[in-house]
Amino acid sequence: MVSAEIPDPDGLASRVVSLHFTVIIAAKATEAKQGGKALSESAAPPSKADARSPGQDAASSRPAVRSRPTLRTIAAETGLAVTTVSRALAEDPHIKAATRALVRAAADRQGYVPDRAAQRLRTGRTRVVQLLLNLDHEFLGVTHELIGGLSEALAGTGYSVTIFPDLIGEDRLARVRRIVETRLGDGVIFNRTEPFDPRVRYLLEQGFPFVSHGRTEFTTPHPWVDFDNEAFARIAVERLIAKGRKRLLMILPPANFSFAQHLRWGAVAAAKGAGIICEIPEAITLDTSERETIAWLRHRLSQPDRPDGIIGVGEVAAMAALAAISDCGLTPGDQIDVVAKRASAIFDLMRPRIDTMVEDLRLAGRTMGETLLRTMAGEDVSQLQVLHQPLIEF
Amino acid sequence: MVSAEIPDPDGLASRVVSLHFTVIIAAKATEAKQGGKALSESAAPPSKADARSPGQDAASSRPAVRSRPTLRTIAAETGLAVTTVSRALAEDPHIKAATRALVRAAADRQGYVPDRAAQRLRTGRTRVVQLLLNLDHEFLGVTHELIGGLSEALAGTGYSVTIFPDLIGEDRLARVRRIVETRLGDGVIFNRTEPFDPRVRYLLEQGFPFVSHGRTEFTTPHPWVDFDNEAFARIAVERLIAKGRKRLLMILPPANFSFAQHLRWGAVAAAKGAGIICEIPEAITLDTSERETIAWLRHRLSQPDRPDGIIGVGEVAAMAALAAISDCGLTPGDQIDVVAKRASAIFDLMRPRIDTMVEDLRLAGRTMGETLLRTMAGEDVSQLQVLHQPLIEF
DNA sequence: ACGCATTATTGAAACGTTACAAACGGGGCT
DNA sequence: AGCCCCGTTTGTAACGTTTCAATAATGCGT
Repeated sequence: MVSAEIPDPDGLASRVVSLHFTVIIAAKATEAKQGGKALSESAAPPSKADARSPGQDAASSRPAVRSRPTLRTIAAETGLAVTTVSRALAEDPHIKAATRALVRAAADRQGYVPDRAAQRLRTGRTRVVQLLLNLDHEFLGVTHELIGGLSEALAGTGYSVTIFPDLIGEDRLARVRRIVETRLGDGVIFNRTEPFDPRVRYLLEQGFPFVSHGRTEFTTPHPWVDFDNEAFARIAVERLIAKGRKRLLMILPPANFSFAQHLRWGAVAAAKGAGIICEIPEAITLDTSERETIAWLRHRLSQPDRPDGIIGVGEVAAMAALAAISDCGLTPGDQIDVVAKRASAIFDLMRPRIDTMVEDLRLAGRTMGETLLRTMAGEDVSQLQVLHQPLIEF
Repeated sequence: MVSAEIPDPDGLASRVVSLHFTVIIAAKATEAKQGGKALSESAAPPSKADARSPGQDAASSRPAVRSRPTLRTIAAETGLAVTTVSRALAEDPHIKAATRALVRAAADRQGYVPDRAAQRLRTGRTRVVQLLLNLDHEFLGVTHELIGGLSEALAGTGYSVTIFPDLIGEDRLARVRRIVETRLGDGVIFNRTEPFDPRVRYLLEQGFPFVSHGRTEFTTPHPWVDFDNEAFARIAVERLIAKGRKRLLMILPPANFSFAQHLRWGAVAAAKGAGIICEIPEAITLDTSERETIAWLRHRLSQPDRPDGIIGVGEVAAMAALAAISDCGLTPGDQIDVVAKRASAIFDLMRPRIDTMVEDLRLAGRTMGETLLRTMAGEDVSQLQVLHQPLIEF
């Protein structure tokens, strides 16, 4: 067991990391000594402009980062002032078009890329979007799809996505506050929103750009992207009723999340309208472990008044239901039916096939990214809220 | 359809983002005007030290970020020089212990957090780990688990994880080069490593810290974390043989990835040793769409010389196999068996249950993070390579 | 030619931090 | 007493950018 300590200037508790090795393979110990010679196909020759500090690669433990082109090197090459170069690259109309072109050419030739740290220090803007992610509970593809969509929306804008772990048991507001107070990003995106989510309230107060995945019940409008879980639940109930099912069952997310409410409303309303009931167990939620969920369902399905229709809110729930159904010797489509919400192609791989509705999380991620960009651009999006409808597949 | 444009000073192609709304709900338009009054439970009172720029919140479109405590404010409060404060907070032994304590106290009182941008500008270190992620192909939990493990390893170290999208069809080396050249991070982590991965070669040349998920065949050692796919394949073959299976089938990842080779070696060697064959189709890989894979498998399973044992390299492959088996009227455990590699709890939810081995991707992520930290700390980890063994569950 | 209003460019300062070299004070030694 | 040296502390400069105010260059009318 080896350990390494990393300095922690943030004032957070430092900790010692340790490696548990299963096997260590020692490869042939060829000395890996190479000069800092960059591959020649790289960017462009550093130009004859007088780059300072020609070489100091000997002592420095950090690799000799071949001094990057900067505004100054461009200024030197073009004979202009640094200020002019800066403004030219920003396409400032105060700068003559010809000059702008000249500067741009020089910048391209040198392979100039602005230094993020310097920009950030000067302007206070980070060009970072913080994505709060629950790293414990989300299952299957949601993280992947959310990030994928977000990245799509941000591609080419200069913004990058940073993952901000949102562990359970932690104060979720504190996480957001840290981002705002220490300016860790220009905007925040998070999910698992609550009806009176303190994060939303705080971010609104601070005027800090954000988009939540899920609505709140604040009267103050704020940007959000949500899936119409109420519609999903309603349609699912109707579908099961159409199949002649009368005793429905649905497992909800933990009650503190907004979408748990929506699901409940949708299902209860639809069931009541048809004069049947939709059972919603208290003891168990979507965050309950698979093992427990299956055990509970097995028990429930072996009772005389067992449900004959199950609404799977998400893939794991649906699969758990199918497993329990199978374990009880029942057959979906025969004595019981399952309608599920899906976010990936996983049910294409499941047998028997069941009715599903799609929640396109990649689209959600993309929309959140786009909405956040607009919010950060200063657009008034307090009225801008996007509700995605379930895509019905039966 | 609405559109917004974001300035793009990076010189990358700018693009217009567009929003496709499914439904727009207009919430009640309560004016969301609040003062920048921060919640009082926040960090700490800003101290009586002379913070410059008392207020300029009127005109600025950006929210009035209540001027943060800085080294200077601490210096003012303690009557020390900025330099001293800086070194004291860095626990520099040149600074008297009493002074250090004094400074630390003042820093805590003011709620000081060092400005990342300034540190970064000055030191050239970003405190960011770039995680290259293929956002198209990875399936199910791998992204999630990898990020989760990585975050665990980095928690409390001051490093944060930034997602660097690694889209298919793009020049993967170019992505890494961009990170290094524009210093987007202090280290890189990536997966889907190739036997002679140009990224590894480049990063070694540059002396840039990285850890790859997967080995290479370079003679120069470099840090990597890998799963022993060869062992997995061997054990899977042996398991199927033990069940009396004689005609095995395994679908490989695209041939250019290292782990495709390892899987092949392991399976072929084990099969040859037992005098049977392990079929590896050319036409189809793990990156083939589920639909196509199932179709192919259905076709294959309906031929007279059909395989009687399938090795599922990953959850999707195994589920596709199970689906095809079911579609062909076969029963796992009866005429055919499946052994799969799993990375999530998903097979606990599958019926019938099959034999699986676990590739702990969260552990992989964690180990990669820890290894990267050590690499960045300057430790010579050129010899440090971690091979995780499959956890056998049968 | 002159002044005046634009237009185009520039210098200096600043963002918050760290690195370097220099200064300070005091004690121990000769 | 004088000297040197060590343990502490400090001033200055720099990282690369943007912004403000000020300057230089042009055009125009009179």
